[in-house]
Amino acid sequence: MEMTGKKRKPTLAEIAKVAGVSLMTASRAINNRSGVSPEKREEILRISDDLGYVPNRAAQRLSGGRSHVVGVIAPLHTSYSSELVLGLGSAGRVANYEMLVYSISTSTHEPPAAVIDLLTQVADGVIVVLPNEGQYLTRLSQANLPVITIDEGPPLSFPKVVVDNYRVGQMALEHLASLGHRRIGFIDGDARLASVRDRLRAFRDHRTVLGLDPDENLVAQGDSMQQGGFRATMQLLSLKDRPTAIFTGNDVSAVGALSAIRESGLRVPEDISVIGCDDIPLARQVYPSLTTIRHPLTQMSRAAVNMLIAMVSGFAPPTDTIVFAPELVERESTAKLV
Amino acid sequence: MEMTGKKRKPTLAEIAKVAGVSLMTASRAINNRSGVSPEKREEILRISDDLGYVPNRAAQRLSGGRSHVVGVIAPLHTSYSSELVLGLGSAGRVANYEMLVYSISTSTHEPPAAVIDLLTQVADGVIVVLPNEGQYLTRLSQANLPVITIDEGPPLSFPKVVVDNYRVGQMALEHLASLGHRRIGFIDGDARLASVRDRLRAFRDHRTVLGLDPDENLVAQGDSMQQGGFRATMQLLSLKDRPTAIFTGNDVSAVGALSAIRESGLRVPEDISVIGCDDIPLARQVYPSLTTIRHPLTQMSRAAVNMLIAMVSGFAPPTDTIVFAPELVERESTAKLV
DNA sequence: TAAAGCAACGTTAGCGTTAACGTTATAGCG
DNA sequence: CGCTATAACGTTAACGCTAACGTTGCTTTA
Repeated sequence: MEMTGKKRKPTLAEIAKVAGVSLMTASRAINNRSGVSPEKREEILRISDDLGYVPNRAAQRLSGGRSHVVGVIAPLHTSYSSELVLGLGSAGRVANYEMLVYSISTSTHEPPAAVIDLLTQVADGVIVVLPNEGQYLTRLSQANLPVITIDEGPPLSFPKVVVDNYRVGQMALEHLASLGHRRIGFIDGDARLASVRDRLRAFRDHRTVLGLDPDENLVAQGDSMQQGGFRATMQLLSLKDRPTAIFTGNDVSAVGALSAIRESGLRVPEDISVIGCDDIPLARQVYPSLTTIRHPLTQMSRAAVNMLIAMVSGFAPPTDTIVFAPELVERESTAKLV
Repeated sequence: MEMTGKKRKPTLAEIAKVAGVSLMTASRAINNRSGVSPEKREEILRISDDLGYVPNRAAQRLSGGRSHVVGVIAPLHTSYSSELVLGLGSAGRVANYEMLVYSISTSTHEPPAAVIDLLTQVADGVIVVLPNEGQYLTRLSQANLPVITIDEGPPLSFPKVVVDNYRVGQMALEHLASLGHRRIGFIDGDARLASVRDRLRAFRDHRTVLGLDPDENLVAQGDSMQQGGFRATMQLLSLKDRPTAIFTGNDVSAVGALSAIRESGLRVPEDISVIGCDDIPLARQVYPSLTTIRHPLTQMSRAAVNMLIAMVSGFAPPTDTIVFAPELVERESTAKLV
């Protein structure tokens, strides 16, 4: 019912004229607002469909309406946030919202003011994925439109959707302990991220709770990337009394750990168990596939979108923070200590 | 000279009022058009700066002007295109254009019509990175705004920026041949991509030219991903007379090849040389680091942006296709045949 | 039965910007 | 000196849409 090779897109006025109604009646019908009789509404919708009508977002927004566009700011070079952005996209589409993404390239990069301005002009709201520090958050907060973040950011008090990262650490440790491991290594990530700090804190706390070896040499510094995981693992393996299991700050580091272990002539999970967290797609693809603590990314992005849309519609968010529980995914990289 | 905690952004009218000139004079001054005396222009610019004026893109576009936004459609889950998008971002920023990205998730996924419409409304032009088949390209071509692609797409005749992929295959093969290799394996990628087909063609052609072993068993099917590279390599290694070098369709496959070789108890490059292509960041990070055929991504994205901006400004593109030459990057994964 | 309520519409006035055209002053020329 | 070309402005009318308010006709209620 469209896709006739027409050049110019029809405007609302043309729809209205064809339907023999006023501009506003057409507007109301198309935006699903009250004040139109069911029959007229249906006819208007049919005509709009026939003519391939597409609302002009710029005009919508300009006249004070909603554009039905959500801006997303995310570091797209990590598959964790890529997954999240994908989820946001599909969640948004269900609610008749489209996502426009600005990609921040490195952990220190921040979007230029022009982008923020652009986003605040074209979008009804903004979702910031894995926010880092930066001027742009201030600018966003001044822009007078709803903003929420996924994962904790600098303390700027946007409503947020997060994972209970303390629980992530706890679950990983409990899993390994239940398999009989007593000497467990931890590979730390970028300490600027609250999530990373929480996991380390949980690791230390529950090491005590579970009666595991509290040796601080078992905590090695990674960088949340493959290379850092590799090096940190090498360091752990070089200990006189090396760990029988390793918990890494994220899956990417875990993959680095896998290759380090393999290169050291050891086997996973026979000689050493490895558990990651995040459950990015890569976790399933590597050999051996990774046991990991999954973040429910799909649900998180759905929650974020719904929360934002509610705010766009004028409702105050019910909670400032929505916390999601992580989930253990057992695969091949962990096994009982022999 | 801005960033005063103001809530509402000033409009052009306010600038004009403060400067004591008409709306149009302010518009002309700010858009760097003729018809304003140098002194007035300077004063208007100063005032606009003082007040933190930001043009309203929606209004600009609505009134038929340019929004200075470029839409990008790209599969962001591959680091190849991520890199490209990064490059587009910085190239655009230099020219005072900002990029807004729509991420396509899989090779079969295509952006919904609503996104295309949105992009065509907010953007002055669109760059499609690694275009796949799909309705959306048709819809884009009907939208009456400049579109260019990076890498070859379905034959829809958008102007494009490409790499000479035939030359890529040639260079890889010549490099390996110069190191003394005679039995060289090839790991094919997704045959729907023209680039992949070109490389295979070059492989076959130059195998003959260089007098190498033309055994067709040396061509194994991958999938442009790590797993496919792994499996294809395993297949090559299982040949009675296994290759002494492997050329993979991209770097990701090469990484899969590396682990396959390692797992087979062989060493790179002592036992087998591996050469990839693309030169994604990962290529430098793996061990051993990958010799590869680099695509000049930065230059390519710069060219794409410039080409698009020229088209936006009303110039026909000088050429339909800008071809970039690849470049050999020698690292650790290739060595002389002993 | 008259007043009031309400659903279903229509009209008007912008939103912030630029294209197109109109106006004014100044300079240049024979 | 009168005429015109030109630079430097100003005015007006859109662009496509929606909020706010009017209007109409019908139903409800005291």
